[in-house]
Amino acid sequence: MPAISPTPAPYDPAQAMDRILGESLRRHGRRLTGPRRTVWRTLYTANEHLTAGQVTERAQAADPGTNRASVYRALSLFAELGLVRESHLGADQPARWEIAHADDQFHLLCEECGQVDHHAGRLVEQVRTHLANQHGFKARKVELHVSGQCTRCSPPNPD
Amino acid sequence: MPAISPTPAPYDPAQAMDRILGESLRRHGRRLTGPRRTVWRTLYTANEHLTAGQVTERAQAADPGTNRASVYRALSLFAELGLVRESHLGADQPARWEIAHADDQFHLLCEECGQVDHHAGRLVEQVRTHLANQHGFKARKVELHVSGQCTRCSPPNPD
DNA sequence: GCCTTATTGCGAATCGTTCGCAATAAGATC
DNA sequence: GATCTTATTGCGAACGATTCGCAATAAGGC
Repeated sequence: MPAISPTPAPYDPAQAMDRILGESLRRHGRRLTGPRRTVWRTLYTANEHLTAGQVTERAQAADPGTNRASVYRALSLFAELGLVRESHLGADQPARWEIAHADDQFHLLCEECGQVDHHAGRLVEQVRTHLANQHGFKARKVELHVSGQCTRCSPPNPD
Repeated sequence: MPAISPTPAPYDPAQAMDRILGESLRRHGRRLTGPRRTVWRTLYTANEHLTAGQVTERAQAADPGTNRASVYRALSLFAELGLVRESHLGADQPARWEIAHADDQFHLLCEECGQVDHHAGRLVEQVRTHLANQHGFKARKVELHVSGQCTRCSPPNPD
């Protein structure tokens, strides 16, 4: 005797976010644990490139017990599962992490405001083709890192 | 009363190599020292990307006294003077150094044989233009890092 | 040859990241 | 829901690349 529709289940984005992680983990025989969920939520809601340190900080704000090593482990596991992407921008800068968006590897770092943008680009595809045709180089990973001034920071009119 | 042409001075590439360094240093009010010369020669004759560690090793082979810290200092000074270029390839890999060739930032890392090639490319120029025109992003430094299989390692005929 | 001060060599310090290992807890099984 | 297996955690120590502080040394202008 089950009650009639116990919960109408309105769409809950937080739950959806967790489900993505949970399913991916389960599919690979891994376990959904507290720290992993915390790291995942952190990155998911951050919606920008974060260093492992930043992820740790924020994760700890949400759940004080969160351990640095576990954050690193979670991040590299997620990367392995294709859930997140690691990228290395500047020379001295630590790695940055973001939710994998399946398209680009195309990073624009503004040297003024520090903002990191990315573009899904034909550009990357062009590079790939060019290399294959002109140089016989079979590109697996194409990383395009550009630093300079973003639109906001570069003066449109020399005033 | 100078002797008549004491040394006819045949072209000596080693000497030329040193002169490049010496002049650049002097021009910037810096001194030409033993360690600097050793590092410079190491990189100059290596003719490939070396990590700071490799430079140190080889420099020490040539001159056992060479100190790690001095190698690092020399390298970053040279980079500042535009004599060498630092580049960061893989995630976990340390920085690589090479003599600056004034053109490209275009690196092809073969995942099979580890070889690093670079191409002076219109490609980089294209990227720059594209960004400026399409995205209003004023690119200062464009780094294009590609990993995959080089011509030699990728089987042309599936055999 | 002397003097000024840039540069070295040394070891210790830093920073990001990883590791070893005992303690813990997911999730499969009854 | 109790039990069992073993993936995962948390901790601190280890790591590798790079930098730093500082007294000792040596370039290069005079």
